[in-house]
Amino acid sequence: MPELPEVEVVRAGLTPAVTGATVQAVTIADARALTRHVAGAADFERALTGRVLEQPARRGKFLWIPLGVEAAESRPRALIGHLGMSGQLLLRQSGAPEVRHERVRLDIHHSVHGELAVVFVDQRTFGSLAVDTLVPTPDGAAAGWGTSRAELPSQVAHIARDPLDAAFPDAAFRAAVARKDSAIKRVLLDQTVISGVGNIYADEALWAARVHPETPARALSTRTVNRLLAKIRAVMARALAEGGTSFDAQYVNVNGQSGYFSRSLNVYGRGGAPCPRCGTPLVRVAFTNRSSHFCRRCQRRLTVR
DNA sequence: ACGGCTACCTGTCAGC
DNA sequence: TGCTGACAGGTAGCCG
Repeated sequence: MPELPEVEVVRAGLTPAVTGATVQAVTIADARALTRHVAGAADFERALTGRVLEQPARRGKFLWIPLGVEAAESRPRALIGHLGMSGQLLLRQSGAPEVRHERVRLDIHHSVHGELAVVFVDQRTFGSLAVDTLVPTPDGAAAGWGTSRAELPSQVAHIARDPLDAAFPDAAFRAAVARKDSAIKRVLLDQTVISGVGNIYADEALWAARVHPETPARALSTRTVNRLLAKIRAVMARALAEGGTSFDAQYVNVNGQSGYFSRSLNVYGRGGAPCPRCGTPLVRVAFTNRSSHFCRRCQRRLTVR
């Protein structure tokens, strides 16, 4: 469940169940789910077993759960997760049967909720978990949603703040856009410029802001960039309120339930259908091994002045 | 710096 | 029915 709203649904769902819980056991069904943990599966299991989990945090599409401090460790650590294209984190009762594509399971004990299982499921195995050290945020502000601490996993250090983050630097984003010759859609998908935006929300926000996805970023006026940023926030906030986007059982919350935002999509996946604003048939064009959906009439391509 | 391509995987669907 | 190719929400890296 890739993009920011879907990941946030997971973070929020995990929070009450894992905050303050202790990891009782780690079961690795498929070590490919640990590619981000360079020290290997056995080390991953050792690093987590017996540890206390703190409140889950998120920046963009990355999730992390800080581990309670242990005296012997010089640096605080966290369990980090990225869901890739098809990852799910499910909360189950302890002892729940193994599910299809289950990769990793954490059996946890929570003082209020008792014995639970956090199950990482991932069909395509592009997602992964790891234990990583926390490093200070360069700007000194809280690292993301769900945390007041100004530290984030080292593997997330290169990821920009996301547009729902209170500390997202609007001015720096405008400046970065003004510097780039790349197509604006490519810039929106660049997680080092703005994080959390993926193919769906990029297409939706560009349509809402009436910006052609192939417009060179620096051709956009400041006013247009501001409008685009506002639309990104609006579309993500609405998706979040509807529990995220899902087209099938693949993209679900921690209870395995799907969100409803796919019913609200204006352009994504709707090539050939009429533009909801002007009725012109929407187009779908190939773009970096994926697709862009937009309206040729409402979204005019600009050139650099 | 940029665009294009590849790799990493499994599954579904349309067309023949 | 079975094969083939296109396509799917992500990230990272290489090359020209």
